[in-house]
Amino acid sequence: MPELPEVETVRRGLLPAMEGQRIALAEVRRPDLRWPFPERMAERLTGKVVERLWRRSKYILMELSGGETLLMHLGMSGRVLVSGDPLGQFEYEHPAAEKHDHVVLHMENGARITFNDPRRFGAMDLLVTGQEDAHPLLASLGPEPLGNSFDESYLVDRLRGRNTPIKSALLDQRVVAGLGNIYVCEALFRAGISPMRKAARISPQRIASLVPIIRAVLAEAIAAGGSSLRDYRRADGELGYFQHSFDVYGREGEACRTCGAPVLRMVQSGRSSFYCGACQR
DNA sequence: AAGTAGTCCTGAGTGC
DNA sequence: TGCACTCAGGACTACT
Repeated sequence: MPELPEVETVRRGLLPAMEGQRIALAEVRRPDLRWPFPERMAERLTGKVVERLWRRSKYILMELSGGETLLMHLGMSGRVLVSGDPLGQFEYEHPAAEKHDHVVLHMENGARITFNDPRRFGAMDLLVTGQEDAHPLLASLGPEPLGNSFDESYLVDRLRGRNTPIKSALLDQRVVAGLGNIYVCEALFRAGISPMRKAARISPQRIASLVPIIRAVLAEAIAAGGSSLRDYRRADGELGYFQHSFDVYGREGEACRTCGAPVLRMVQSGRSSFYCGACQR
C-alpha cells in the first residue's frame, strides 16, 4: 500500500531490524522488477552495514557501508515483511517463502527482510551515496510535503496558470513528492475542492488551504500506520488503520460524512477520483 | 511546454 | 466451477 505514509511506515518498521546492522546475505531471486537490477546486486549488498535508512517521497534509501546506497520503490503492490526475533522484539518466526518474494535480506542479527511484489512495478537500484539528487528517479521530484520548503507561497506559485485539473496537478511528483491517488482524494475532500477543477481557476486562498490539509492527512495516516506495525509484522497484508478513516476514497455510493449525499466516482486520466458533488466545488 | 493516453504485470473481485 | 471482465495504492514513455 505504498503512498508516502505507507512507505514511511515501512521505513519505521525496518529501523529496529536493520539500522546499524550487517546484511549477512542478500538473496536476489530474479533479475529485475520494473527494470533490471544493478549489476551484481546481491554481491554488492552482502556484508554491508546499513548505516542509515531514510526516505525521499515514496522511495526508501538504504545507506550502506562502502559508499553505496540502495534505492527502493514499492510500486503499486510492493510489500516488505520483517521476520525473525533478533532483539526479542519480533514475536513471529520466519514464514515460509511465498510467491513473488523477489529479494530477501538475511541480517546478521537474525532478522529477515523480504520484498514481495506481485505486479513488479517496484524498483531497486544502487547509487553512489551523496549523489542521490542526480539519480534519474529522484532528480525532478518536488518538495517533501511534510518539509519546510512545501508552504503556501510555493504551492500557489507552482500551480499558477496551470490548466490541468487540481487532481492531476497534485499527483504530479514534480509539484509535490509523495502524494498518490488516495491522499489526493482525501485532501481535496477536506479542502472542499472538486478534483475536476482546473488549478488555474482556484483562488490562491483555497490553493493555500491545501498545504496544511495535505500535511494533516499525511501526518494522521503515518500515525495510524505506525500504530499498526504489529499487524504488519504479523504479515497479514494490511497496513495501518487509516483506511478506516477515509472520507471519500473507495466509498462510492456511501453517504458523505459531512452532508449525507452519496460519494461519487469518476475516472480522470485513468485513475478513479472519489468526491462529494455537494461539498466539493 | 503542457497535458493526456497507453503501458508494464499479477491478482482479487464480480457477474453470468 | 469456470470463464470473461473490471479494477487496483505508480510513474515512465510517447503522443497531441
